[in-house]
Amino acid sequence: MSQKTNLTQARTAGRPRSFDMADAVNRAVLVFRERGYQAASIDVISRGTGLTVGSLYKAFRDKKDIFAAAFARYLEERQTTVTARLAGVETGRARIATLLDLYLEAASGAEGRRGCLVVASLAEASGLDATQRAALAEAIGANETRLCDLLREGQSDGSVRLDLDVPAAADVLLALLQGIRVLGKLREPRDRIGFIAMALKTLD
Amino acid sequence: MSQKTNLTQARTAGRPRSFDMADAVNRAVLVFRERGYQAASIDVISRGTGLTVGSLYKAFRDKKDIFAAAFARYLEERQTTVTARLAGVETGRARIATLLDLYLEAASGAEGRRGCLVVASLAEASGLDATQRAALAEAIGANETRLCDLLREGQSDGSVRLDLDVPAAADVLLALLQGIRVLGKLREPRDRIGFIAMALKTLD
DNA sequence: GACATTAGGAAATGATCATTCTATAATCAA
DNA sequence: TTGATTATAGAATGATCATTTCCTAATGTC
Repeated sequence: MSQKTNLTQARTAGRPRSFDMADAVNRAVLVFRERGYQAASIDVISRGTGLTVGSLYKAFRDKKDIFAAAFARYLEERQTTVTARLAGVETGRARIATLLDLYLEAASGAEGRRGCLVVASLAEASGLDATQRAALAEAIGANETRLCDLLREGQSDGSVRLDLDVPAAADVLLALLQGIRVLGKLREPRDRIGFIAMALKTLD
Repeated sequence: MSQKTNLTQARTAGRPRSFDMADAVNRAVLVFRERGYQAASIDVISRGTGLTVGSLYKAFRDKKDIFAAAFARYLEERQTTVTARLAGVETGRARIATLLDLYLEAASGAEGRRGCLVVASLAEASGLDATQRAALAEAIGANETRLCDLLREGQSDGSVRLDLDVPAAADVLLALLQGIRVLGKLREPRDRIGFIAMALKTLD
């Protein structure tokens, strides 16, 4: 009986946190999205999250640990958004169109200028360590897999031609999605409708 | 006769440079391509170029000035490469295929991991100043213009359908090219032939 | 209410940052 | 040869970097 099992989540010992951990990570995501890993100094993260430097180092092992949490949170959030958006959409083709639209929207305005954490990490990949690169590679792999799935789904429902080279198409779409986000850092996506129509021609 | 006009280039007054300026800038390009602007410290640039910190500051006003020179050199080099590669190619469509191939090649292996200076700059656009962002915007605009030109050329020679939405197609291709380069930072482009074939379907 | 435990916050630490300074070296003009 | 001029090289400089330390505050337990 000397061991206490942790029923819910927070075993209380010592002074409780005065901030919400999830909120802090969400704010850190914004900082890293805008500046990437290396250019986001602890001081900037401290201001961005509202936590003092001391609190940051109580809550996380080091800067890499903050980044890892932010990265995971970003993927999770993105997954949720994508799932929600694709929910009501019927065909594989329409789902891919929706995905393109989602990216174009995310690449617009302030959100676009803030940027995508995956793209930011990719760009400074040489400066990241093996663990960070592995997480990044996994995220991109998952993205590619999803595209393949959607394409095959389209083949099943007849919205994508059956003899399409699925891996090649997924590769093109993947590059396109990342490209949309890079460009969004500097300029506004132009004609969304026209863009999507053009991109979807690869599926014919 | 107190004024001497400068026939070739180097007016000699004082100790001459012991290094070649063009070489130094070329080497700086490699450093910035790999690390971007902010993460390339003067110390790293010094090692990368082989110049001492003192010599760097004699040759350039400041770090921004080194970057500006490297950026201009990169564009110039790229322009040369593209022009050379497109030289013997007949149709507009074939030229776009060549351009795609060129980017896929540049995104491969060590060259791919080293990355594209335009993409690196785009990714950290928020950290750049107005001058740097303007240069970047101009480079991207030029890229887009070239794509439009190639597409219209294709329409003239019959290799691209006449009712194609040229700006939309150029936008898609632009995003695709940038996407190819971002992904090249981390992973090898897969099937080049298949990729190009797929991308060219947008022109039909 | 004292103790153990953890959080908060600010100041200290030592490394690295961009930039400048200082001393020396190499060239041209007189 | 002397002077003017510019380059080289490495040592300051002061800011900022990630991280640690130290002290105080807040909680649960006994």
